[in-house]
Amino acid sequence: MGVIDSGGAAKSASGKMQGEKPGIILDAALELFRQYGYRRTSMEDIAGAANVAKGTLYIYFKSKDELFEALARRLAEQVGLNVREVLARDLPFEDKVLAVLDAKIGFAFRLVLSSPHAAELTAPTSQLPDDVFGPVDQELRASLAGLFRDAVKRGDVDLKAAGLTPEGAVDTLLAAAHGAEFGAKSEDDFHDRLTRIGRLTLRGLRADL
Amino acid sequence: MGVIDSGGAAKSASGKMQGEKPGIILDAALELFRQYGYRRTSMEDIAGAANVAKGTLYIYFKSKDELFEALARRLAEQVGLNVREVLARDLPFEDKVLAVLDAKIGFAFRLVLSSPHAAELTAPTSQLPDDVFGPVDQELRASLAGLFRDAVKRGDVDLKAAGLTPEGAVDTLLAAAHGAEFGAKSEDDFHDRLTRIGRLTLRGLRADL
Amino acid sequence: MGVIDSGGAAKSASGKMQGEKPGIILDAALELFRQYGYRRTSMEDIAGAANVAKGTLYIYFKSKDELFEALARRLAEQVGLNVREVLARDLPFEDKVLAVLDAKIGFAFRLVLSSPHAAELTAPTSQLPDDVFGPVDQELRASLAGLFRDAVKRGDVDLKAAGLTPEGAVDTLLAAAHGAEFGAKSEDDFHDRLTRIGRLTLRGLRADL
Amino acid sequence: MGVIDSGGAAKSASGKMQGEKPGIILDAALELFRQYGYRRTSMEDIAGAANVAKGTLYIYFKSKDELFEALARRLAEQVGLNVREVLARDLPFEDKVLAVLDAKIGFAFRLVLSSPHAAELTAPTSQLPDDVFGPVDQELRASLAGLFRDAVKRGDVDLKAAGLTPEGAVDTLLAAAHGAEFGAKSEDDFHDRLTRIGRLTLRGLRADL
DNA sequence: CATGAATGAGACTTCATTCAT
DNA sequence: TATGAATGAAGTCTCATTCAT
Repeated sequence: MGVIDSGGAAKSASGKMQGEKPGIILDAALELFRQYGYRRTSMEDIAGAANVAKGTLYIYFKSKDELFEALARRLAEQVGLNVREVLARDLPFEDKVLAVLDAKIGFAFRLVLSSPHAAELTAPTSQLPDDVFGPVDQELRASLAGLFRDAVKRGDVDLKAAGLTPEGAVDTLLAAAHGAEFGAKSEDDFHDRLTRIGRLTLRGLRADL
Repeated sequence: MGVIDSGGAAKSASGKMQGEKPGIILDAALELFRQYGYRRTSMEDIAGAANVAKGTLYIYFKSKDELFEALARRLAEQVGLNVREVLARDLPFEDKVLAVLDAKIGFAFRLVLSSPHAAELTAPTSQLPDDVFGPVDQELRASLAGLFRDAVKRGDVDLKAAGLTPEGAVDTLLAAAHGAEFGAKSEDDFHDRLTRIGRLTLRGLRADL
Repeated sequence: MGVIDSGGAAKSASGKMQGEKPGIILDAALELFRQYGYRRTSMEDIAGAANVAKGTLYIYFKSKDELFEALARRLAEQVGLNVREVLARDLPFEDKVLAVLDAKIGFAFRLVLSSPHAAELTAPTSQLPDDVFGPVDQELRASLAGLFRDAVKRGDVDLKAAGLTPEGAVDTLLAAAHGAEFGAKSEDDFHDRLTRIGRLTLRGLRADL
Repeated sequence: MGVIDSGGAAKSASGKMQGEKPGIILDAALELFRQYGYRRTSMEDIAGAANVAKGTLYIYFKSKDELFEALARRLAEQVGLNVREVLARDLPFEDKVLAVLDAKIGFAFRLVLSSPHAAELTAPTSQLPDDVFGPVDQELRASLAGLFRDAVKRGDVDLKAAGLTPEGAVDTLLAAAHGAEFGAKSEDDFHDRLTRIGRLTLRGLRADL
């Protein structure tokens, strides 16, 4: 039912598994947050959807905000895995860059941003601590910068003409790519935008023009 | 105090002015929403900041959500004025496009998006009615498309090479430009990003490469 | 529009008449109280229906409760007039008694009790001062007792057999008659009940049985 | 403290008893409603009187109106029990009829109608759903009609002379009896009226006159 | 670990009443 | 007199969190 499952822990004969409760709770929470938004989803709702008592939520998560943070953390982990998997693939430069963008931004879009309550879910209370998405982001940026460096060496890309360092190019590309989320009506719509933005940006960096 | 004043109605000697209350209230609300977010700002807080009684808020706005909508509507109006003003200026193509982007996205950034609670402020309850920002957006897109058509005629821009229509180019450009908001730490940071994204995108559309 | 008009003060050429405002306000209030009940009718509503400003209500009535009391007082006056008019008619005993009951209880029913909010209108805040309906009631009771005395003299009625004084008979008759209000679905229904109750009660007092 | 206790569940040593809370709350509410009326009694007041927190009220009753309805429903149940108990007794016709009237109307009077705020308590917001008192009322009417039929068979009562069916007689009797509530100053006063009205009405139906 | 009844601060909203114009 | 903007006490209801079992 959810966009993504909780990780597929094997179940014992009794159907229960020590330690799977938090995952079940987070699955239920994500589902409800996507449907009703953060504010309109009560702890009671989450408990109900996860088939546990309200008090149980507080055994695993100190507060509603912390539950949300755990959700974000899990998402960040999944994004990290995705990105690493794509980077390991053998793909042409442009395809790989686009695939990486999709692995990060597209994944997040499908899980969270496609919800009508995306805005609220980006961070219900002020900002999420940087250590949630920061590490994944740094890793991603470093990898993309490496791809750009290789492309420059190969002569496919000319950053000098655009007056950018590899890191600057990555930063600009990522920022632009994030713009794909705005006003995307569906996943396909989002994907089209992301591709167009990525292509157009990369085109501005091409050496062969 | 606010990022922008409420319209600058001249005050009479008594310090009162017919019809200025809603503006004062919205100013106070914007200030607080930016500081504490929508949820954490109570109607009581707004009333206090606007130096009126709680009940007074309900004379001008039916509910908290409607107050927020009025705020958004006022912002949209201001954006519309800004954009029109920029379009009327005599500027080179690229400068004008960048100026238009700044007039829209930059203005919104300064007023709302630079807040740590930007996400929540985009739309506290699900989505704002399309009629708030829709008209301004349409107008903006049509104007930009016109600029692109002129540039194509002059031979400055080659959309065919990028496989885009003027509207498609505008859509992609705007989407990419919106990405500047992500992770911008300051207004200058934001402006840099916006410029870099705009330049790089336009570079991908140049005919002279 | 109302069940009863405010007294039919002649209007001057300008359509206004000094001193008619209170009547207009009470008319509007009665109409609204009947429709929405006392609590659900705000002073604002009354002012609007009477085409005056809210503040104007407080010129004529100190408070909402006092406005209600004035309404009750006016109704009591009208009931008094009605009853006196019926008493002055030349009618057979039973017909006259029934007519008197209708003049009092029926009149009130049409004005107030037929409303779905009758319960609330009987006295929105605790009890109305006795001096509102008390005098009318005393007058009515005295008159009815007189009618009974005459009937006893004529030999039409035998109170001794029922063990009642004229006043006791009147009291019982009036109490029973008030029961007609309970669960009456329409004015006709109410009138039928009132008649049946009156007839049956009087039948129990007849000398000729 | 209350006019009637909540059902008298035995308390365990700890003073707690599963499921007794709603009863305690209703007891407290009835007490306050009788003293101050529905409007003037706040949920906070009820909570205080029941020694629970405000939120607890909402665990058992969705809203203030629903709490009131539950109160009415409980009263209706008690009336039903009372009436059935009286009907089961072996009593002469007139005594039984009077006892039934007292079991219904008298009981309600003692619980609610004797309050100075009785009017408001009959139904704070428009009308209570018919299914609250309707069933009890139907049962009562059917039983009384049966009593009348038996009395007619025995020759004690002559409905034909009064032009009434058993149901019509019951309807008229009940309506008249309800009139006893009006202006009753005390329970004794009320009881006297009820008896006089009942006697007089039944007298009008006697066959032996 | 698990439960869910209980809590109570806090939010939004209404509206009778006042008062400067 | 008349107005209606402004007030603020009071009310209903929600819900994150706690804790005895």
